[in-house]
Amino acid sequence: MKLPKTYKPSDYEADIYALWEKSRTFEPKNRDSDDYYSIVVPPPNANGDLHLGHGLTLALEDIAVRYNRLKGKAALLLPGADHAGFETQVVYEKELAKTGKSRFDFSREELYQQIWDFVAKNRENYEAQFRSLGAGVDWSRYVFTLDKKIVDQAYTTFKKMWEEGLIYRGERLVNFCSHHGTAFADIEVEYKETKGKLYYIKYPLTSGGGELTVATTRPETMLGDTAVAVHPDDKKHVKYVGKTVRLPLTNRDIPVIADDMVDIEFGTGAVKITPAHDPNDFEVAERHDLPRISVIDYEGKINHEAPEVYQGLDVEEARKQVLKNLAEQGFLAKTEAHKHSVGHCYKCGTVIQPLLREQWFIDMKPLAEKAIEALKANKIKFYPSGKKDQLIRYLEGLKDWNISRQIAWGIPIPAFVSAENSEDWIFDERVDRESIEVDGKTYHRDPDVFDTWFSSGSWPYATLDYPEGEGYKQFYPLSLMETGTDILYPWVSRMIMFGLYSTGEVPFKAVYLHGLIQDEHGAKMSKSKGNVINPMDQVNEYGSDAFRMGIIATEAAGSNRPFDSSKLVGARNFANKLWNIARYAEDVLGDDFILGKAVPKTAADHWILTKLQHLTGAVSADLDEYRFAEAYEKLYHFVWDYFADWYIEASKFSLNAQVLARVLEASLIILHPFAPFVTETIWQTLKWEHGTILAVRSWPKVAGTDTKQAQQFEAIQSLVNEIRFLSNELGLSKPRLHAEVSELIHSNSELIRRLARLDDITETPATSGIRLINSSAPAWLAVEKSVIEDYKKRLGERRTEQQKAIATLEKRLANKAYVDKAPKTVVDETKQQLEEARGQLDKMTESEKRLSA
RNA sequence: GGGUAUGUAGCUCAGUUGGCUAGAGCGCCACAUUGACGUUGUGGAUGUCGGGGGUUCAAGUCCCUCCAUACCCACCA
Repeated sequence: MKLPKTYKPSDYEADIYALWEKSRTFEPKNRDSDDYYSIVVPPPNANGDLHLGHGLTLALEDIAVRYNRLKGKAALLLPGADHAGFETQVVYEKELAKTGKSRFDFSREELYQQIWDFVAKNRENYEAQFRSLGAGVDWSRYVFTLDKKIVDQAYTTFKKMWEEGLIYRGERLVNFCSHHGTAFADIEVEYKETKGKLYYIKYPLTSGGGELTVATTRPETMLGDTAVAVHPDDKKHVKYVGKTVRLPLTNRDIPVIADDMVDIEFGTGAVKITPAHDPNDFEVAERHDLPRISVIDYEGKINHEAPEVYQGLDVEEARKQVLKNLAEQGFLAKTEAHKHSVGHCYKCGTVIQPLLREQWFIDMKPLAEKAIEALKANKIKFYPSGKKDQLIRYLEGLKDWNISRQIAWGIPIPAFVSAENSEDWIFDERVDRESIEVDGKTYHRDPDVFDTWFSSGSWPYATLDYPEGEGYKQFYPLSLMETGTDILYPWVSRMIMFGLYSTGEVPFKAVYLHGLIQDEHGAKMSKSKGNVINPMDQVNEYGSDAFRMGIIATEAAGSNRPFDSSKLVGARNFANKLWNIARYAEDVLGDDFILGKAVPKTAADHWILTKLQHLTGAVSADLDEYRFAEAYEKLYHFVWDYFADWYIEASKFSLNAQVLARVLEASLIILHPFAPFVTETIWQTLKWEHGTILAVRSWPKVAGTDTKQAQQFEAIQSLVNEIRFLSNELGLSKPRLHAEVSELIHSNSELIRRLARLDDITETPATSGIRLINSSAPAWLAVEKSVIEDYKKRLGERRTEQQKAIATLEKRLANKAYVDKAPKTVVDETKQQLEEARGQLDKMTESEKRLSA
C-alpha cells in the first residue's frame, strides 16, 4: 500500500501546493466565459503575521472559489497586501525604537523607502502563510496597495472628484492624536466611558452686574471661548442675549448668543462656545459667524493665544492651573462628578483633541446617495441580510470625510500650493518633487498622504485594471466581497460608493460578513491580554485542512464566536477517516485500478448513490447561499456515517469496485473545497486517472439509481439497528435470529448477519423469542428465558409510549381544521405516520402474547 | 438616547419559505474489537428552544412585551 496508516498533513501539504502552482491551477481558464466567479481577497496588512480572522477569511473565500471552479466557472481568487498606512507606520516605529531612533530622524523619502523594505520582507512571510492555509489564489495577479496601478487609480479618482467639485480643503476640526501627530477619521476614534467632572464657572457680565454660569468638563478650553450660548426659549437666560460677558482669566469680552443646540435642562442651560476645540461649538460658530481661537497646538500643549502663564502646559496641567486660578478669583461656582465618553486614539490611548487644521475633505453626500439608491434596489445581496439596512442608515447620516493624514507612509496627496497664495491649490501628480513650476509660478507639495481607506475604496476595480484590463472586463463586478463585520462602514461602504462613482456599477454582487473570532471564553483577542491564537500554530498542530474545516464548522454570517479547538480535533479526525477510507479502497481495488463505468447492483449500491445524489444537490444549495457550516456538516455525515459506517461495511461482504471508487471520487471532489490538501493528496496517490488534478475536475453528477432498491437497504438498516439495540440493551452476544422466509432477509442474510453481529439466521415459520418491531419481515431473536422477563418489562414501557404517540396522531387527524387547512402532503404524512405507529403497536402486542404464552 | 444581533442539551453551536417526534460536535454512560482507521466501532442518556402574551390547523421559527447578554452609532457643554 502506498498510503501510510495515519494522515500526516505536513508530509504532503507543501508538495501539493507546489503541484497546484506548477500546473497553474488557480489561474482562471475559459477566459471568454461570462460564467465567472470572482473574489478579491481583502488585503491583509503587510506588516506582520496573519491572525485567525485572516485564516477564516481565506478559508471561506477559498471554499467559495474552489467550489465554483469545480462547478465549471472561470474562477478567480485575487490576492493582495495592504500597506495599511498608519498601522504599518506604528509597527515600524516600534522597530525603530529598538535602535533608539524615531521617525523624526528621517526625511519622508528616507522613511518611505525604509518602511517599503520592511514591508517587502514581511510580504514573503505572509505569502508563505497564504500557501500554508491552502488559499488557491492566482499569484500572477498579486496586488500591493502601493503598486503603481493602485496609486494611479487613487489619483484618477481624486482628480475626477476634484474636477467635479467634490474635494475641498478647509480648516475644520479634526480628531488629532498628539502622540502620533496625525488626524483620524471620525470612525477611527475610540470612545470610552470616563468618570470626569463637571465644572461650573461664572462668567460676569461686562457691564451692569450679574453673571452667567456655564458648565464644562474641559475648563482649560475656556481660554479659547468666543461666546456663551443659551437656548432661544430659555426664559431665564434669554434676557442676556446680545450682551457680552467678560471671560475670566483673560481680558476678552465675548457675546451671549441664542442657539437651538443648547439643552436647557443640562448644567445651567448656558454653554461656553469654543469653536476651535469642540465639534458642536464649531457648528455654532459657523452659524453665528464667531471667530475661532485655537489654544491647543498639535503637540497637545497650550499655545500663544492663551495668557502667558498657561503657555507650554499640556492639557492636563493647564486644566489644573485654570481651575486653581478660577477658584482663587472666585469664578468656580461648584464641581460635580460626571460620567461621559471621551475619544481616544485606538493605538496609543492618547485622548483625542479636536483641533483646527487644514485638511482635504470629500463631500460625501452625492456618493452616499447613489449607494443608498443601489442598496435599496437590492443590487447587492447581504449575508447576513440585516446588514444592508444598517449600512443604509449609516450612509444616510454620513458626514464629509477627511482624507488627509499627517503620516509618512502612504500615497502622497497629488496637490500643490502656490508659494505666494496659500489658497491657490492645484492638482498635479508629480509628487516625487518638493516643488514644481506651473505658469511661471512656484508650487509646493502637500506633505500629507491619503487615508488608507481612500485608495482601498477602489480595490475591487483597481486590482482588475479598470477600465481597460481583461480582468475588469471578465470579472467585474465581483461575485462576492467577503470580509469582517467590523469594516462594513470604513471599507465596504466606501467600495460601494467609489465603485458606483467610478465604474457606474456596484463593485460586487454580494457581501458576506463574518464575525469576530474570540478566544475560547468569548473574550476579544488582543495582544495586551496575551490570548491571541496564531493560525499557523493551529495548522502545524492539526493540519491545514483541519484548520479550515474546524474554523468554518461553527460559522454563521455576521456573528462573533469563540475559537473552539475541539472542532479542529474533530476535523483532523475526519481527514484521517477519509484517508483511511482511501486506504481501504486502495487495498481492495488494487494498485492498478482504473476508473470505469459504475453500475449499481446491490441495494447498498443504490442506497449510497441515492444519498450521494442528495448530497451533491444539498451541498450546492448550501454553498450557493454561503451556508458553509451546514454544507460541511452534511459532508461530514455523508462520508463518515453513510459511506464508511454502512456502505464500506456492506462492501466487505459484497464488493462493487466501480461504485466504491466512484463514491470515493465524488466525496473527494465535493470535499475538496473544504479540505483541499488531503483530498488532492489521496487523488494523486491513487492515480485512478493519470495526470489529472482534483482541484480542476467537475462537480459530480449522479444518475440512474433505483429508489426501491435504496429503500430496501434502509429496511436492512432498521432491522440491523434494532438487533444492535436489543443486543446492547439486553446484553446479548452474538444471538441467533429466526425469521420467516422473506425476500429481504433471504437475499441479504449474510449481510445482515455480519452487520448485526448475529451468530446465525435460521429460516423458520413463526416461532418464539423476541419479535422485532421495526422489521417489515417477521423475525425473532432467540433468547434465554431469563432475558425474557427483563424484556417484557421494557416492552411494556415502550407500548405505553407508543400508545401516547398514536393518540397524538389520532387527535391531530380528528381536528377538522387541520385536515382542511394543512397542505395535503403534510396530512398524508401524518396518516402514514399513524399507520406505521399502529403497525408497530400490533407487533408489540403480538410479541407480548408470544412471550407470555 | 438610537440601532443591530444573540439567548436552543453539561460546553460550543446549527436549525433556510412556520409542518419538529428539536439536531450536530465535544463531553458523559455502557459495551465491542483489531485483515481502512483507537484520530476506531456499536448502543444510550440528557432540552418548559430566556419569561409572558398573541397570530395560526400548526410556532424554536412570525408579532407584541418583559428579562439578560454582546456589539455598533450618536451625544454627553
